[in-house]
Amino acid sequence: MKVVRNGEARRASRIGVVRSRDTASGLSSANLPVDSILRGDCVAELSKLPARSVDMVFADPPYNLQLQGELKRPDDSRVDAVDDAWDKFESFEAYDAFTRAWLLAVRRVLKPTGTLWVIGSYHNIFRVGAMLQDLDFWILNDIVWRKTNPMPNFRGRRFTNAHETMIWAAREPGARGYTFNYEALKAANEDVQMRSDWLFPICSGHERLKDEAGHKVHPTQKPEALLARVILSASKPGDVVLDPFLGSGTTAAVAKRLGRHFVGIERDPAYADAAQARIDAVEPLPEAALALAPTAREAPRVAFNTLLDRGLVAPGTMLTDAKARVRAMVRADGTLSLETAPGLGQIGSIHRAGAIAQGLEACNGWTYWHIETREGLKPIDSLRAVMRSEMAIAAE
Amino acid sequence: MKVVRNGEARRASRIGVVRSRDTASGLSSANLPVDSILRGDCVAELSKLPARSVDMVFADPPYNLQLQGELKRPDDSRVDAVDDAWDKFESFEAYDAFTRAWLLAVRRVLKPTGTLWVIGSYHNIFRVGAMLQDLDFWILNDIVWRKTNPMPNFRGRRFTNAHETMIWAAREPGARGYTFNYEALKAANEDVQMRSDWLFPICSGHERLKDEAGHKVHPTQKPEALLARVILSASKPGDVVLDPFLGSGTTAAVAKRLGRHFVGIERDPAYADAAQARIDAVEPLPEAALALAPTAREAPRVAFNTLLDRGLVAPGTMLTDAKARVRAMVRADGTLSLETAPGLGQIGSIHRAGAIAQGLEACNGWTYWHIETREGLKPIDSLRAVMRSEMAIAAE
DNA sequence: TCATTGAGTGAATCACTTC
DNA sequence: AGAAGTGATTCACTCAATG
Repeated sequence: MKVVRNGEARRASRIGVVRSRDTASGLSSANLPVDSILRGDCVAELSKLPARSVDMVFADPPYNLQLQGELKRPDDSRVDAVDDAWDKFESFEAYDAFTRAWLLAVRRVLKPTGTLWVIGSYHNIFRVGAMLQDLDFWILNDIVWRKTNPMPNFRGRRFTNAHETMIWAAREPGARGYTFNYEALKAANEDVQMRSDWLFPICSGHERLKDEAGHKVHPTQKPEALLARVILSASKPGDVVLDPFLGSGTTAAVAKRLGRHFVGIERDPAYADAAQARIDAVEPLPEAALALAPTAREAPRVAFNTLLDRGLVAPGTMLTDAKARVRAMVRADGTLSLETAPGLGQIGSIHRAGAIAQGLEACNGWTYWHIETREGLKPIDSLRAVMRSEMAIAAE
Repeated sequence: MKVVRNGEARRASRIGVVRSRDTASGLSSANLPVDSILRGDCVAELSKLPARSVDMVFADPPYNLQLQGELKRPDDSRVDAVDDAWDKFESFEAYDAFTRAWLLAVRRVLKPTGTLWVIGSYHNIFRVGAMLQDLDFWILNDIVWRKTNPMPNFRGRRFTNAHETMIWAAREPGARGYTFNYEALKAANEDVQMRSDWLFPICSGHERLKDEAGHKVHPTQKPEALLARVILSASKPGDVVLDPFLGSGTTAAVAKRLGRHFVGIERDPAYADAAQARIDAVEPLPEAALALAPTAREAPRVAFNTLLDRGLVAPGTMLTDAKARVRAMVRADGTLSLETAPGLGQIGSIHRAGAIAQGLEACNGWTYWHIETREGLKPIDSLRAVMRSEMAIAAE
């Protein structure tokens, strides 16, 4: 494949300044060359980038396949396996050193809230996973990509190798605030939690990049649907997604389509050219198709006493549990006084009082306590909803 | 749990001399105490056994879960997690040293044609896999056990951890003559090759061993169906199957039922007693019955976002009700955004959105929402039918 | 006897903000 | 920085009790 255009010139016009949600906190992505492909070795290129500037990394490193000679199908045709120089390593030690180097470089550019995805097969994923742990990343999940159409095992000596493994990891143990769009994933999955096993076809047909001669441009091009789920799961619109082994550019193309910024690193000029052309052809989806639905977690906090301030609840009102057995009186300061045993006479927040009344450690008072209305007994959470809609109008 | 009988006395009467198919080749299993449980540390016990005498090893080592605090369900009940002393290690280094020791001990007793299975989760399997490679085992497959009924992620902070991983490895690179019952597996799998992803329920109900008080005897008892597929895949009747971490005895019980000899090693007397009682109750199947049971086909469950993943619906597409009055936009993550009142702007699954649009509690989005096609307005359920036929290949 | 309901549970690395 | 307070969060299946 030949280089058909001037990548440098094209790149310069495309580099933008990312509008990062973390700019205010000093984790600036301002010096990050977003929406461009960096041509060069991934460790060298990563070390030029600002620290703590990237929201999510997806990495598809060489698999170190260790094929022992060529493989033929039952009809004696040759299997076009991965035998490229970039997939060759002298030894496991060499592969480990390589893995360690790029993982450390990735950790430096990740924001503290950022997460890393790595995909691999049994040839390399165990080494990658162990190294992640050794380097003090924190594994959140391992995800299995089940292939609907894997290559069969031609010799009949093993099980059909029908899956690959991804590891999703936070920057360090105890990392807080990483992005996981739980509600969106659940809503998209028949309203049940998304599981750790995903089913997708391998990349083929029109999606598979081919050169003029009809040969595949890259031997291990990943399906866009797989990357779409990864990016939709663990990043927000406007985030920066980095791929240190860009290859044919799937990560960048999908990131662009989904309204994320991308940074791609690729050493091979032919791959980089193909990826750039592919990315240029991508049209981002309209914002309305991307915006995340507000979640209960992110809803503005409402203190119970603001309901009293607004006159939605009067001091002296009696609250009860759903079955109207347990009773508590609303005091002027927004605390409750239990009027029934257990806990008779005890005073505390709606949450503490609910916990005491049930003999539990914790309780969500908003859903436990009910109030008598014209339409019958309703959870005080319905008053909070009224409160929140009033706040929303006021904010406009 | 108390020791209820004299294990030593019972064992003596049960130890037999294995009729090994390799006796002629000098790989004698004659001094192997088969069909018995060896009580003690697995490395110590393994070192007493003759070298090159075992056909297959299945190992379920401690996972080193590193659980932090306690976890509660949304209903405030406590999750009974694995907190046993045997699962606690000082560090990754300590776990690696432990792994290295037992793997070396296993390699010594394996015949050159023998294979090893190890099961684990993301907490330990990467370390085990890397160590296998370091010790010059040769990985044949990694197998994913997909659980039909995993424990959910109660806090909604990760993907449901719905699988465990097994590694199947030969004793060394280039090992020849290992057992893989390819034809039987294929025949049992509707005449297509058995894949690397297997679907089984977790062990519960009557199969789960309970003590007198009704508590589970072992926290991590594996399902017999899983072991049956492993043993039927990679051993022959009359072979010796060894389990260095016997626990509740699943490996031995299944091996006995399937006409294999077993050697179990277990350090904990309570576990060993329970396993012995369980094994004693097993009746070997008649030889004619020692074939693989056909694998149950999974009814493919199709989530709406799989239609997007496969390109059958594009983000931004408008869906309507049957009369084209209510409209909703398909978003990139597979949720819908309502474009008409009531519910304008609200986002949810196809089911939630349909319910909101109609002012109902629930709704079957598959039949409510329609899409414009060349043949007119059709329910999105018709697309699901297309999807299901495509997936029939991939489903087990 | 059978259908329905409710409680229980499984290898789990399961918050975030404010004071 | 550490402690305290708020309040968000579950799927498939089994078994016992009830109707």
